[in-house]
This record gives sequence, structure tokens and C-alpha cells, in this order.
Amino acid sequence: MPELPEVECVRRGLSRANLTDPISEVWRSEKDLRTGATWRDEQLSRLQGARGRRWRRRGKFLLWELDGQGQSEPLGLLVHLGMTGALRVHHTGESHVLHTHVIFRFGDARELRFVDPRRFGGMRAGSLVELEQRPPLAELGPEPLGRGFSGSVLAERAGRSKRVLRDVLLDQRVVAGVGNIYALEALFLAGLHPLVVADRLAPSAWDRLAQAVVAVLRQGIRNGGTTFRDFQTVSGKPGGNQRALAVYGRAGTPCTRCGRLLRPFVHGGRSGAFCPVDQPKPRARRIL
DNA sequence: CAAGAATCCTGAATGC
DNA sequence: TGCATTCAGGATTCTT
Repeated sequence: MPELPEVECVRRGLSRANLTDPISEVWRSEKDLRTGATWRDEQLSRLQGARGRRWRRRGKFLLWELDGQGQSEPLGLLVHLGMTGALRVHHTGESHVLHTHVIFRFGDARELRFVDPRRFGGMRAGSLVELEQRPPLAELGPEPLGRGFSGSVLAERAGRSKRVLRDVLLDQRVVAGVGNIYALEALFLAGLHPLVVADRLAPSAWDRLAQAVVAVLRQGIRNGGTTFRDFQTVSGKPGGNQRALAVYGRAGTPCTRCGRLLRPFVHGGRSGAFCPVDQPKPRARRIL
């Protein structure tokens, strides 16, 4: 379940790996990865001979910028890790694990492997500019760790919505990179009930929520990401942020702040937890 | 247009 | 012990 902090940790690992030799070979398994308009035509072989320049992140997406051969336009590789996707750097000849679907081999006898058991992840190569300017990247909401993110930005994009706060935070068009774990953590930190309808929030509550989103994401990155089951970094190590989680996966256990038992809920087929004391659901029309 | 549901997938966890 | 069922869930597509 890589969300923004996990993807950012992967990005940093890939940057440190310095994969700048030309790609000598692209290997692809026969299994489909994520299907759908943006992923259908992967064009991975276009990266043959290209040189990696840098790794960027946008929300939960990774974007590898590459220089093509000759005077061709800059190329890009868009990657989404889905639920169980992992990017790992290996030496050529190291044994493969099950569910390895893509391999980029380099001149220096290393290779970048994409492993994804559930195949919710996807990859697509193409013109860098086109990847940037078309969906899904073009439709993403603001970067929560970028300049200009604030409660008023959240309010502007979701303040009239009838959806509940947890679902609003999961909407990548409202804010990019937040998934179920960090949405629930941010709501706890902000003292907001996850099932409050968005259009009831006053500006002060939106401010608190935006600050909480930033705080939990920063903490997640600082702790190397959250590994609940599958997440691993480029070197194969798990993250450490699961120890810092206040509510996700903790339903039925005591609240770290007040000791009351955290309550589970299911909404829209997705589960969550909250503290009935610290995250009350007020009757008031406006929630401050 | 917005909101909710169904869909994709495998492995771990649970139920009987 | 073993088999069947449930759950996990991001983004897209479909339905209401």
C-alpha cells in the first residue's frame, strides 16, 4: 500500500542508486499489469538505449526522466506501484523472485526490476512532455508537501462536497498522494471524525486538516515509510512508520491520546478506525 | 455532474 | 489438517 511517503522513499532510493548507464535491454513478462487507457500501450521498449537522468514523484506516481538516443525528445517512464508493486536494483544474474514483470538492464551489469504480485501497479513509457501533460498526472490535485498547499486549497476543492472527509482525502484530484493509512492518521491528528460530511467544515477545520496531512506525510517519510505487509524500499528493507501509527489497523486497541478503545468503521467498502473521544462527530452545522 | 459500486489481482488471515 | 471464504485496497470504469 505505497502512499506518498513510501513512494518518496522509493524515489530517494532510486536516485541514490545512480542508474545512469544506457538501458541495454528491456524485458517484460507476458502478464498484464494494470489495464486501462493510460497503461494499455506501455511502449517500454522505447527506453532501449536511453539514459536515466532523474527520478521525480507526483502524488503516488514516479516519473523517471530519461534522455533518448541522438536528438530525440526527452523520454519518461511513468510508474505506479499499486498495492504491492516494488522497484528493486539487482546485479544481473541474481535470482528472480516470483511476480517479476519488468526488467531494465544497464551497461554496468545492474538491473532495475519491477515486482508486483497483485499487478495493481502499472508502467508506461513515452514522451516526457506528453506524460506530464496528459492524465493521470495532469488531473492530480496539489502536492501536499509543495508550496501553496493549505486548508483553503482543500476547502476550495472539496468544501462543497457531500462526501465524507476520509473519502475526500483519498481523492487524488483533491490532494495527491494520500491513501487510507495517512488519511486516517491525519484525521486523528486533526481531531476530525472520518465520516463527517465535507461541506460542514469551517475554514479553521480545513486548516487543521491540511496541517495534519502535511505532518503525517512528513513523519512517514522521516520514518522510512509504513510497511504493513508489502512495502519495501529499493534495497528491500521495510519501513518503520508502522510503529508511529495512531489509528490505522488499531481498531479495538486503546487510543494513544486518551486510552479509549478505537472504533472500527467501514465506509464505501474501505475500513478505518477513529477515536470516539478525540474525533467526535458534532451535531453542529459548522465544524470548527 | 456527482457519488457510489464494481472491477482488477494474489496472498495472508480467518472460518468451519 | 484442509478447504473455502474474506479481506486488503488505488485507480478506473460503470451505474445510478
